[in-house]
Amino acid sequence: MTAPPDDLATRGTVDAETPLAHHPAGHKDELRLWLRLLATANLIEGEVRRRLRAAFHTTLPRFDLLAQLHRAGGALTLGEISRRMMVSNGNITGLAARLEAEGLVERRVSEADRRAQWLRLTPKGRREFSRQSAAHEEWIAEIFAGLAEEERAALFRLLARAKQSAQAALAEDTA
Amino acid sequence: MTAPPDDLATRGTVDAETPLAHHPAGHKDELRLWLRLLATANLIEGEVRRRLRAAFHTTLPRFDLLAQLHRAGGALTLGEISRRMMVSNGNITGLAARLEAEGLVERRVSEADRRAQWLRLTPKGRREFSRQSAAHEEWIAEIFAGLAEEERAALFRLLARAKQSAQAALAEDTA
DNA sequence: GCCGAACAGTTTAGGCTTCAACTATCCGCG
DNA sequence: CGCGGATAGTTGAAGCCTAAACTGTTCGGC
Repeated sequence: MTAPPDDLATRGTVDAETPLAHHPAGHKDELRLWLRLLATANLIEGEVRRRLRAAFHTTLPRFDLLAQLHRAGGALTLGEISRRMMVSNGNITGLAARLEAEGLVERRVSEADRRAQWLRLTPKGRREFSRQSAAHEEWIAEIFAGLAEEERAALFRLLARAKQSAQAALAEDTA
Repeated sequence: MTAPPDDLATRGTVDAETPLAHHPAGHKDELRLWLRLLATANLIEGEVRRRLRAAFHTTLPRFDLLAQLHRAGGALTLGEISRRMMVSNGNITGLAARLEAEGLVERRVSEADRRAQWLRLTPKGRREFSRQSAAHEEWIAEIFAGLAEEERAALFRLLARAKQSAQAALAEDTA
C-alpha cells in the first residue's frame, strides 16, 4: 500500500497561474458531472448488454441495428444506418454480415445506385426483434423505476441541454 | 425471468395524473430517457476519445487507468484497478501491459501476496498524465459550458438518483 | 499438516469499434 | 464524351471489452 506520494507533476498544473480567469480552479464540478454521467450510462448499458446476452444471445449493437430497421418501417442503406447509429461505416459492414448470417436481415443491391445496398428485416428478424424489444422496454422501465415521473422529466430536459452544449463545443472544434 | 408487468404504476408515479397520452403499460418515456442518456454520454465520450487521440496519441481507457493511479496517490493492484474502473480483470491485464510497454507505469509483484502485483506511475507516466489531465479538464469544462451552474447541479443530483435506481434494479436481478 | 474454497491474474475466443487505405460507382461539368 | 471529385461500401490493423477456462497462491478449518 505504501508508496511515496509523488507531488512532482501533480500539483500546480492548473490553478497556479491562470491569469484572472473567472473560476481559477473551477472546472472540477464539470469533471465530476461528466464522470457521473459516464458512470451512470455505463452501468445501465452494461446491464442491458448482460441481459440481452443472457435472454437472447445477442448484443446491443445487433439489437440497435434491428431497432433502426424496425423504426424505419422498411429498408435502409448501410450508409443511412451508420449515420443513424452514429457509428463508422466499416462497423456496419461487419454487423450487417453477422445479422445476415443469422437470417435476421436481408441485403439487396440497389438498382438505382449500384454502390448502395438495401437492408431490411426478414420475417424471422421481425419476430426476434419484437420479442427482444418488449423485454428491453421492461428492463428500462425497471431500471428507472426508482425515479418519480417529474424527476425523469427533469432529467430528460437537462440531458437535452447537456447534449446541446456538447454539440456546440463540437461544432466549434471542427470550425 | 422477466418481472411481473405491474408494480411500476403502483409506486404512485404514473397513475396520479397521466394525461392519457400513453397506453396502460406505457414505458415509452423511460425508453426515451434512456436513449437520450445514452446518446449524450456517447456523444461526449466520442469527442473526448477523438481529442485524446489527436492531442496525445492515447485512448480513454489508458487515460482512465493513469487517472486511477494518480488519484490513489500511490500503487494499486491490478484487481483494485479493475474494480475501480468497473471493467473485467482480463481487460486490465492487456491495458497494463501496453502502458508498461510505453514506460508510463511500473509493475512489481507483491511480496506479501505473491499472486498480486502492484502498479504505479513512472516519472514519465506522471508527466504525461499531468499534461493530459489538464487538457481533459479544459475539454470537459468547454463541453458543459452551455449549462448554467444550477443546471449542472440539478443534473448531477438527478444522475445520482438514476444511478441509485439502476443499482437497485441490478441488485434485485442478482438476488 | 492438509485440503478445499476463495482469490489474483492470465489466456483465449469472439465481438465491437475506429481509422485509413482501397475499390467501385456515380455525377457534374467542360 | 470523358475526367475528376464525391460517395457507398469493404478491408485490414490495432485496440478495447467480456465471459469462461485456466494457473498459481493464500488461507481457514479440520
